[in-house]
Amino acid sequence: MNTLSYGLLSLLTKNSRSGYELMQHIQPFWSAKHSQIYPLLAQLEQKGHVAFVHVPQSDKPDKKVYSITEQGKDALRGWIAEPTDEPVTRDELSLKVYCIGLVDKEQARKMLAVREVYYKKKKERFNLLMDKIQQGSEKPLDQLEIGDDAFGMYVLVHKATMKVDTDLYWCEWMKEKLK
Amino acid sequence: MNTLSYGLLSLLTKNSRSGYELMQHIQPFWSAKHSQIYPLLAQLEQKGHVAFVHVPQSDKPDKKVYSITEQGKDALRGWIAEPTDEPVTRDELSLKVYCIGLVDKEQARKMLAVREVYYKKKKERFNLLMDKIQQGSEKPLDQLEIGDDAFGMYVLVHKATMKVDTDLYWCEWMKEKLK
DNA sequence: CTCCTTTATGTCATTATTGACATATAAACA
DNA sequence: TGTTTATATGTCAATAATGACATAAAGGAG
Repeated sequence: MNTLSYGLLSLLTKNSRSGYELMQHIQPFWSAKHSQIYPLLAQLEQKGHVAFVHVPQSDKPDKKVYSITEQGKDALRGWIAEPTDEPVTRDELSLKVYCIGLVDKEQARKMLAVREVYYKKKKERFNLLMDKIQQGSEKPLDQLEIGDDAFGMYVLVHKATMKVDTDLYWCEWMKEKLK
Repeated sequence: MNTLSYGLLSLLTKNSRSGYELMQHIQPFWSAKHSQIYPLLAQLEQKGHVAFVHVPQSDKPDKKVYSITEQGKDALRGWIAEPTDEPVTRDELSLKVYCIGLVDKEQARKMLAVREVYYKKKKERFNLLMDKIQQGSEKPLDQLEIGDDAFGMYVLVHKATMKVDTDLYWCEWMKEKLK
């Protein structure tokens, strides 16, 4: 079973969700398209790690809502105990920046400006996410502990916010360099 | 032509390198194995974007040293002008942290400790890289400008250093949370 | 003298991921 | 009324990336 499969199981420990919802919620932490997720859910279902029910909706198309089974939780615990793969990052921008001397300052500034907009939008999304976590929690977020349901999500969004702040700081620094 | 191919061309704008060296030098910014790089280099050679010479070595096995051609540089400039793909990050740890409540504090701490060691080693490597860039530069690094040969590498390693510092800061923060 | 590691290049099967195609419901908009 | 957007699920071909296999030269450790 691949990493994304375990990632889907991870999400399902908190809420039962449809494939579409899983796709939306896993995006910030593991980019994947629906064309990858639907087949994996079918696999997980065949193995008995998840189960689903058809949920009719009046305002939207019907959906299949998946839940994790006890067997799925066992598989998850086994996976967490195993050694963790190193993170993989692939950023086309870094390859372009490496040979940025090939183009003029103006083009370089534009390239960086596009990325800055991307980071700002991302930061905005993480801020909204953090608000949503706070709304669903009785405790103030900085008092959450490992046993609390929202703990994992909180510390991850905190990490993501720290990262995007660093990225934005670098953008500012680069603007100075390209003045 | 895929992004990695352009990445290889990017590296070759600064130095002529063998496939093995390219693999080592592109790693910090785009993870790729030799089994992906060698076929791409053959492709690039067929298209006339790079050329190579056999270089015999006495202390090590002989190698093929690739250089970028004028045609390759033109291709690179075209690629830089195109819209840049958004960065892709896949970190198995984040998926595990999401459902960290499934395991006890001790196991969680161990998992994070392994990652912290990874970040520290990475930071050490970037420090060495920065030293090496300084050694090859006449100017102090903070005075480098877009026209300077080492500029791209310098700003990238600076970004990477900022990122790994943020990651290490998060690890410290997590240690407090898991006390 | 043998084993291990690093350097060095390559192929190939498998897996992971994307992008295109396909279909359908419902709301919003013009 | 027709168009677009978001929701929702799915398949399949093509591409990207990895892991295993293969070979070889040179140096160092034991």
